[in-house]
Amino acid sequence: MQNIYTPSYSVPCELCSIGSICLSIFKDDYSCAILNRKRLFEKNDIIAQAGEPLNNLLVIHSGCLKSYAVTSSGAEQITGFYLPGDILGFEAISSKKHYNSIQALTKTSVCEVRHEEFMSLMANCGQVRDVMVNLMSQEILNQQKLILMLSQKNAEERLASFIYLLYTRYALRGHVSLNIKLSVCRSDIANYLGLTIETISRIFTRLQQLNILAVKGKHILIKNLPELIKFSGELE
Amino acid sequence: MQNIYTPSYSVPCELCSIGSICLSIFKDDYSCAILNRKRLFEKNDIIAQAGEPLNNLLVIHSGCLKSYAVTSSGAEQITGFYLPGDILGFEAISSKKHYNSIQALTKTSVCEVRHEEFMSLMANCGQVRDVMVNLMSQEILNQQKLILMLSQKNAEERLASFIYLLYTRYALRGHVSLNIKLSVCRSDIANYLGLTIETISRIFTRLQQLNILAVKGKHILIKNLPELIKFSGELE
DNA sequence: CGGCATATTGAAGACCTTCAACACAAGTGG
DNA sequence: CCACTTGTGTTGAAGGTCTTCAATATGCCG
Repeated sequence: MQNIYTPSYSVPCELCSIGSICLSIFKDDYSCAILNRKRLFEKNDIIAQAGEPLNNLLVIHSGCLKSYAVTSSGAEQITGFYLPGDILGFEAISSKKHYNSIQALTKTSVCEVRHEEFMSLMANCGQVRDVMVNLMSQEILNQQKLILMLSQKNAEERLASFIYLLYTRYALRGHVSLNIKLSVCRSDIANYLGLTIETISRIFTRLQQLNILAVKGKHILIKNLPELIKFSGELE
Repeated sequence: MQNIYTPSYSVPCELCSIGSICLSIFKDDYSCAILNRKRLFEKNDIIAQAGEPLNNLLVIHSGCLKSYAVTSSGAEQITGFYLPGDILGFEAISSKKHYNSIQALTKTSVCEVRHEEFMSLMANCGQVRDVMVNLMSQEILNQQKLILMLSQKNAEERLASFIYLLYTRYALRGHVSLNIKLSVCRSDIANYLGLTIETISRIFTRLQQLNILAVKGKHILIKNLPELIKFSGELE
C-alpha cells in the first residue's frame, strides 16, 4: 500500500488567491501598512470572535482554519474550512463585523490584509478591484454549488464531494496529491455536511470497502479518483 | 378569516438594492447606456440560459424570477428566487458567463444593468463601488445562512424559514404584509429546499392545523408570526 | 364543462439518526 | 513503563423522518 501520509503544505504566493496583488504591489515590502505577512497561530487559537469589528481579511499561507456561527442555543455551526491560498472575511465587509468566529485547526500561518486600507486601495487600483470582485464572484458561485450539494445530495454523495473538493482545492494551489491530510475532525465534517459523526464513520468504512479510499485516522488516500467523482454525484 | 390575497408588488426605486445608484447617477436618463429600465417578460420566459455570455446584471422591478442549474443528467436544480428589489448575476461576473439559467415565474419587469459598462463605472465612482461591494458581501452572508439552514434544519424548519424569509424580503422592500403570494410552485419550493412536494404539502397542512399559516393554493397568510419564527429554528 | 397540470393524502420502505457499547490513540501522573 | 484518563473514532440495533409509490382531489384554462 502506498504511503498515505503527507507533509503540511504552504502555498507559494504565485498560487495564492491574492498572490497577483502581493507580488506586483506589495512586493518585498514586509513592513507594509496593508499587509501583515505570515502571522502564526497555534492549534485551537481563536483568531476572531463573532461580533468583533472586522480589522483584517485573512489569507491562509499554511495550515487550516474553520469558521463557525454560534446559535442562540449555544451550538456551533461550521460555515467553512479554509486552506492555504484561501481568503476569508468577505461576508463581514458589509457590516464591518465578523459574523463568524474563526479558529485554527492546526498550527497556521496567515497573511492579514488591513480591511480599511485595502478598501481604499481598491478605489485607486484597478488591478486590486478586479481581483477582489472576481474573488467575491467566485465565492458566491462556490457557495451556490455547496447549496446545491446540501439540498440535493445524500450522505454518501456529500462526503465523497467533500473529499473530492478538498483534493481540487489543494490541486488549485499547486498541491496535486491523492494523499489528503484532514486537519478537520469527524465531528466538524459531520457538522459542516449536516450529518452525524456515526454516519461519517460508516461511509468512510463503506468507501474503504469499495477500495475508493484508504482511511487511517486523519489521513486519507484517494485510491480511485474517477470512482470518487462518480460517487460525489455529478454536480461539481 | 382575513383576506389572504395580495396584489402584485413593484419596488419603489428608493428601496431597491441599487436604488441609490439609479437615483443619484442615472436619474431621469431613460436612454442610459448602462441601465435599461423595466424590460418586461412574460410568465415562463427564459431570460438567460446557462453558458451564455453575461451581458447584464438584472434587477427585479416587479414579479418574480427563478435561477437554476441543469445537471448532466438533465435535472433542474433551483439556485434562487428573486423578488422586487433583488439583483442577480453576481456569480457570473468572474467567468463572464451565466452559470445558471433564469426564468420568469410570473409577468416580470426587470431593469437590466449593462455589465461591462457598469464595471467601468465601478472604477470611476466610489459610490457605485461601495454599493456593489456591499451587495456582494451581503449576498455571501445570505448564502451562508442558507447553507446553515440546509445543513442543519429539518423539513418543517426549512419550510417555516422559507416562508419567514419571503416575509422579511418583501418587508425589506417596503411591502410589509402577512399575506404572501407564492409565485413559486410546490415542486420548485421542494427542489430548492431539498425536499419532495409531498413533504412540502404535508408540512403546509401541519402548519395550518397549528393555526400558524392559512394556505390556499399559492396564497399564504401568516396567522402567527412569532410561532412561525419559532418553528423556523433560531438561525435567521 | 372537460382535460391536464398541480396539489393532497395514505401506506410502505429507505436512509439517517439516536442511543449504547466498544476500540483506539495521545497525554498524564504514579 | 504501565495504569489511567480523556478525546476521538467505530460499530451495532432500534427508531424516526423523509421519500417513494399510488390513489385521489383541486385548480386552471381552453
